[in-house]
Amino acid sequence: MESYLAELNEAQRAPVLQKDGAMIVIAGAGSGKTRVLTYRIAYLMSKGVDAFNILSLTFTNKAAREMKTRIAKIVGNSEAKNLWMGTFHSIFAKMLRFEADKLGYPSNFTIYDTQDSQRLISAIIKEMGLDKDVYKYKQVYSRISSYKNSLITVKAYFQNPELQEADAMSKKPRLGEIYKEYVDRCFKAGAMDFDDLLLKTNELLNRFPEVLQKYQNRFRYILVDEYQDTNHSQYLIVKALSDKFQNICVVGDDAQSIYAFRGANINNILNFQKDYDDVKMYRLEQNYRSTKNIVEAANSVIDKNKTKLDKVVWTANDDGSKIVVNRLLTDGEEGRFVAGSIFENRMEHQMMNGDFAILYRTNAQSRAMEDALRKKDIPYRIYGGLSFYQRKEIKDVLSYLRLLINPKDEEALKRVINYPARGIGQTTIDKLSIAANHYKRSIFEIIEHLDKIDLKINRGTKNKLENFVNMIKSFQILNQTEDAFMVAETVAKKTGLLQELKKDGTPEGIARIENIEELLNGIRDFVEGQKELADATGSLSEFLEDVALATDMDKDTGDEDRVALMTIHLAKGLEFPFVYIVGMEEDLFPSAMSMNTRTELEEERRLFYVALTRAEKKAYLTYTQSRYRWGKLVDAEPSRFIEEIDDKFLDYMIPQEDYRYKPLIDTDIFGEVDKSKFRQTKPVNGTPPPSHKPTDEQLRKLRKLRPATTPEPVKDNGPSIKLKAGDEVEHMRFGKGKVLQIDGIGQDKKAEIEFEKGGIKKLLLKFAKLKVL
DNA sequence: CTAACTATTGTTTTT
DNA sequence: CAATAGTTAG
Repeated sequence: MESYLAELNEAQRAPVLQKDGAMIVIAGAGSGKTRVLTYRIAYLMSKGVDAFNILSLTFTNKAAREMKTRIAKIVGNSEAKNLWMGTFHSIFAKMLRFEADKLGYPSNFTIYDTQDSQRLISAIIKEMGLDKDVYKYKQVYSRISSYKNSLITVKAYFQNPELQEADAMSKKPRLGEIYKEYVDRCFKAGAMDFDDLLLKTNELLNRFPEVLQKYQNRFRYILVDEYQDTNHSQYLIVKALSDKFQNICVVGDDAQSIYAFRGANINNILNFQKDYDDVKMYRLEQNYRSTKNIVEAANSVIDKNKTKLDKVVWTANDDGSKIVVNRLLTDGEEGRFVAGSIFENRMEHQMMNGDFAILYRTNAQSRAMEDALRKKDIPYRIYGGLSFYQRKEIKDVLSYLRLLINPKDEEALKRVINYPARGIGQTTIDKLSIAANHYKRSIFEIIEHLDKIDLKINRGTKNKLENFVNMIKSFQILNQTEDAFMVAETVAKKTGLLQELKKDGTPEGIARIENIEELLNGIRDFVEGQKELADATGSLSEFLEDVALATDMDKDTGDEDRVALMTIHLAKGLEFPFVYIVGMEEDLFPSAMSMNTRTELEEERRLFYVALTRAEKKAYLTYTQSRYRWGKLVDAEPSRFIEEIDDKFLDYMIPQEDYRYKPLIDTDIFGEVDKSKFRQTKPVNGTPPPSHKPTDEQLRKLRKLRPATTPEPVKDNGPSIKLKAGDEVEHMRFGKGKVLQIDGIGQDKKAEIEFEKGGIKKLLLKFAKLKVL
């Protein structure tokens, strides 16, 4: 016991040793907060706290598993097994299953994923006869989601004229109706969406004092990781559960709050001290992860934010190398550079593939990276994006499984009732759907009792429907005696799913079959793994719950040595010796959608902070001059975030002649580039290049000068003038001349021109006012 | 009712 | 450019 305390520094030890009471740990990036949480739990247990009385909410299930393993090493496996540890969603899903009947839900309720929810909303919008261009299902979904996360129920919505007005103002006066219908339909289907898992937990704890008491007594000690990313709904759950004993420890870093878009409220962490009596505050400010260069560069970035807690992250580590900045022509080049650089670094420093991460703002950026890595035979793994369980063929199998567990699950039913095609078309489904709404029953029940209602469905179709229901029922019977693997395998075969793909024969079809096989293997592993656990049986419903709430981080592939590719969001909490942050461009990072308000921009900046602080040894920032976006080559300019890092931490790989603001500053009005002002390509023997960075004032002016969007939508390639070598041109000042050569593309397109009087000049076409003769 | 075709529309970020 | 929603012919 004492031995591990020695592994902590003083700042870390203090919160570990405070057994009772409310406390907040402000933990800077890389300051060892997981270690603190782990040891704190171990310490509590060593002081006689029963594992059953500890609730630990983590950001991913993987983090929970890892912590559990580490705790098990200290206190022993049998003890650690009883800890309640996991994400908000998975912990409270568990709780809700147990208490479901109180809320009128079946304990085998389905968890709708985003796609299920959005499809349902789509259907509702259509049924209500609303204009789908006004009521965009994604917008409606996110609106409903944010209501739920703020605990605004349908009832509360209709009692709040302001909200209704706000929706009416955005031309969606009937949003409330959609909300109501959506909630009703979910309830009818015995389904909860992601937000419901939190909302219904609140409802449960509010409406049933005895339930609240039970869990308050159970969870005497509560720990919350990544507290800065909790939303209001989560905040209230934590508050309610910890209210009795007030043994609450929250850990987080306001500088790493990056989930406002899904309702996270940074005020939860900023105001924590007001929520409990006698809150102790601890700060972990020493960074053990990164070099001085990285830590200080990151500090200089986050300094630009106004909203933040007072905290100075520092490190005793070496200076390390500077952050490399490189500009590439296109996203393809960017990929090639990154892949090449990884290759070189791996050789030079004897690193593993797994020591490298490529981080990007949007999932769409992964493709260019993948292509380049594949060409160089560098193994990689993409995290996030379309997860395995969201692939069509996988969702199809899962939908059958869901349906047999919960026949009321309408989204699952609609998905598979006619796939593989069995002659049940849209018209039939519509009829069934209308009947289901009318009789307030599920479609499945309607089909079961087809003969009792006259639905103008012909005999043949009726037969097909009955066959379908009977097939599902046979699966249900099978599920009573067999394990999840056996059931799933039967489903894949008997439904004709596999056959459908086999007859397709294309490479994609074969890949899909392999995916289904992988799913089945996964189920088998799950069954075997779960059988060893005390509170699990390896049932199909447990598997489905796991799948619904699994993040891409959670599944550990028998980890081969691979370069990691992921969004910055997904990278939170991780660390890598070498980190490449790609796509450092305006409108991409910061995202074009996030530049409207200061708050949004600050969140983007925190995101950049998170990205930078993932790096242990060396960070690379890359951006392109033009990049393919929805199939078109679009001009790009460097992200303002590069500018925000103090130059002394940066090492530009490219001459700065074309650096974004340079042409504006160093080019005279006639477009002549002044070469004397070029920045040095590389600092000589480590001396930082002289800073020619424009002042903030200059930048602001420049940004104003720069049109917000492409001025000429047709030609997005910069200069309107089309020139080729050999053209005769006339320049305002230099007179007549002949084009020798054209260089660069887009904004940076230059022409080398031999003037009759002025000799050879290189002009930026963007500025040079040339007339073709 | 199915399958093949055409049109549209979208890129933040995730449990 | 992709994926998917919607349309149309058989």
